[in-house]
Amino acid sequence: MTTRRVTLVDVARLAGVDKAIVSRVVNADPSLVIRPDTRERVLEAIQNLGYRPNSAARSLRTAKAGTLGLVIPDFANPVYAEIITGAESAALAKGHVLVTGSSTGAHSSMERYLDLLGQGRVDGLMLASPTTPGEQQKLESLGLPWMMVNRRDTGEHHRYVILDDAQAAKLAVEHLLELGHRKIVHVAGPFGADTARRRATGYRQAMKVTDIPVRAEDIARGDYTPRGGAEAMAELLRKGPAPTAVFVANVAMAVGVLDTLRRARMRVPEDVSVVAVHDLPLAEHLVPALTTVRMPLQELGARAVDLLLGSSPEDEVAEVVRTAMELVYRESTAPPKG
Amino acid sequence: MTTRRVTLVDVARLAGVDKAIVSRVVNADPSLVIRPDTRERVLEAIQNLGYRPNSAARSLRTAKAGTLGLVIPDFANPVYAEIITGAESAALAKGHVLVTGSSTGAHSSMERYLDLLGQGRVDGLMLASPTTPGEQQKLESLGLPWMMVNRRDTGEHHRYVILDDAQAAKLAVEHLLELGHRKIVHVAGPFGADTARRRATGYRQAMKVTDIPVRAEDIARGDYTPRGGAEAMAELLRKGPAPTAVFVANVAMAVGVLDTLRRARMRVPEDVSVVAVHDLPLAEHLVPALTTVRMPLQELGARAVDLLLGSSPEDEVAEVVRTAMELVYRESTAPPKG
DNA sequence: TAGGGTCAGTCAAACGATTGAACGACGCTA
DNA sequence: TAGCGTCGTTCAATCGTTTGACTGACCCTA
Repeated sequence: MTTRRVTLVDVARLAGVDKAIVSRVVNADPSLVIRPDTRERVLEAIQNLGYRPNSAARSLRTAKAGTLGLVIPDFANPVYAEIITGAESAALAKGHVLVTGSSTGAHSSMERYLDLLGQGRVDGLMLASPTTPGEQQKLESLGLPWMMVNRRDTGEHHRYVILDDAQAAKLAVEHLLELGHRKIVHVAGPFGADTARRRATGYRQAMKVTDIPVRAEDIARGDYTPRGGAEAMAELLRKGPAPTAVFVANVAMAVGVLDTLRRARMRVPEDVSVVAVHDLPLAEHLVPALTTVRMPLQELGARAVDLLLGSSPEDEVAEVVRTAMELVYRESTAPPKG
Repeated sequence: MTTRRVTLVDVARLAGVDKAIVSRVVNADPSLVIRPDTRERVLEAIQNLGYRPNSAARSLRTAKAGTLGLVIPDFANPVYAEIITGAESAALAKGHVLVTGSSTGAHSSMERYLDLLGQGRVDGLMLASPTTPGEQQKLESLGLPWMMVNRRDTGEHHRYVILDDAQAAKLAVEHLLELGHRKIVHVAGPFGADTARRRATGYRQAMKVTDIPVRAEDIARGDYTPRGGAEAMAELLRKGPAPTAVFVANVAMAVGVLDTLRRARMRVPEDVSVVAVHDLPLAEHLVPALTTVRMPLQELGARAVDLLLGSSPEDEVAEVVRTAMELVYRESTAPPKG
């Protein structure tokens, strides 16, 4: 009952030619010289038998898998959803399939993932997950092209694509400054996150061009979650005089920041303005609708794919994607009172 | 400079044995009889050379890819994020890698995806995307085991896993009834969505056990997006006397429903209670925090994998996952006024 | 001491596609 | 009519593993 799968040989037999011909027809080999009627017969046979090339055999022979891997921390984080979408579409455009894995699940440590991928299953690996030195070493030992996405690597051989997070922070802070804010605090991301550090740097830089000093108590760290944001905001309120504006390192924390402000009976934007990084769909539907900095996350994913495919593993790659960054002005920011 | 990749033969040579031995050691072949010191030599050689089995060769020989495919409409939808997470972890637990593709991108129609996957790249395919009859036929012609996830298939050969959406609707409506609501309307999902129909059915059933009639104007359809929810809610307000409670078919539409109610100056939950399906992380951070019905989305994904691997392609599979469904009572529901 | 039974391995044929090299037929030219 | 080039096609090695069949050494037992 199980119809054996159709191979090149079957097609060749039906078309009355050698399988080499069929292979070259399938792959549109430019060196192939063939009579039109022969080609016709071959195509017909392919059609009739419903032949589909076996990718395992092809991969084995060509040592190319036609697949790229992408490891992210968590599917539930919409930031990565955007990156995946961009990467997938770029991969497909180049005839590759994208395998996306998350590294946080019970069964899916990075290392286990690397093992499962084994050799010859992917042609390259993109990592958007935090990576331990051990893992990075294992990664290098695979002999695969790899690329860090949205974070810089820690080794001495650099291969990464990131966004201009400092610039994003500047856009946000400058927006607040233009509105007339002077007392601007920052809810930063976790120390371990590369993006968080760059956004904090951008905040400091933007403040530096003004004459407004930034003191240690103007910055509080959260862990990029709503709860973390809520706690960081509470800390800021406790420590200093009430700010008139907050720059939040990501939207998830901004959600918590809004919670804390609501509890403290501070109105947004009348009493405090809030602006955050990443224009996720969610931002528009918060109350009040959140002013954000839109970042080219899809482009980031796409660029990672292009760089991965377009460079040899030894090349140094250190690119900053700068396209299409802009401030999206919504309801959570306004001029300060008085 | 390019170090050739390490194969079984290299390991065998270093260990001074035949490659067959190495293969059986690697795969823990139970029929293998081997001296402890030989095994030791082999393992050492593997270690020293950093051998990793080539999965293309392995797939070719065994006609198993060790990979499962999952096609979803959109990575940005958190409902699918949950399904992916569950599926991935189940797949990994069974030694498989999960390839997740979205079918909405510019380059990624279902058909193109199926072509790219070719033969021998995945051992089975799970579809959470809406599927046209043409696509379903193509799917069947692949000779791969497949499974519809969270939607029923349209062919005569059934293979699907779904959730008990009618029951979810009942839980929601019963919650409202218990609070004392009588005038309960429903913002339903799009007609084409199987889940939407089942939730609407559940709503009707739950209302039927009471003596409260459900009229046509008590139901409005949206497209599962915030905007769709906003418009559907506006329609309900226009058409009938103001309801005291709304059951919304998903959280995305609930976001829009809240917007519309806010614009209409109706307070939630004082004037109107709102409850929606799916306890996504977002629900907790809306204002007011949304009462929801938690659905076992991860289990759904995991079960899909188990069924896919544990059934032959000809089997009929029609399973409803019923675990762990519960009402999550937050701030958006309360007894009606007066 | 012939024969049988482990034990510990080796041999070699697949799996299906790719690809450089070889080959026969034909037409041309000298 | 020998020689050569071109056209259209076939040949066969190869990619790295898996796995059933086979073998040689050794020990026991009759």
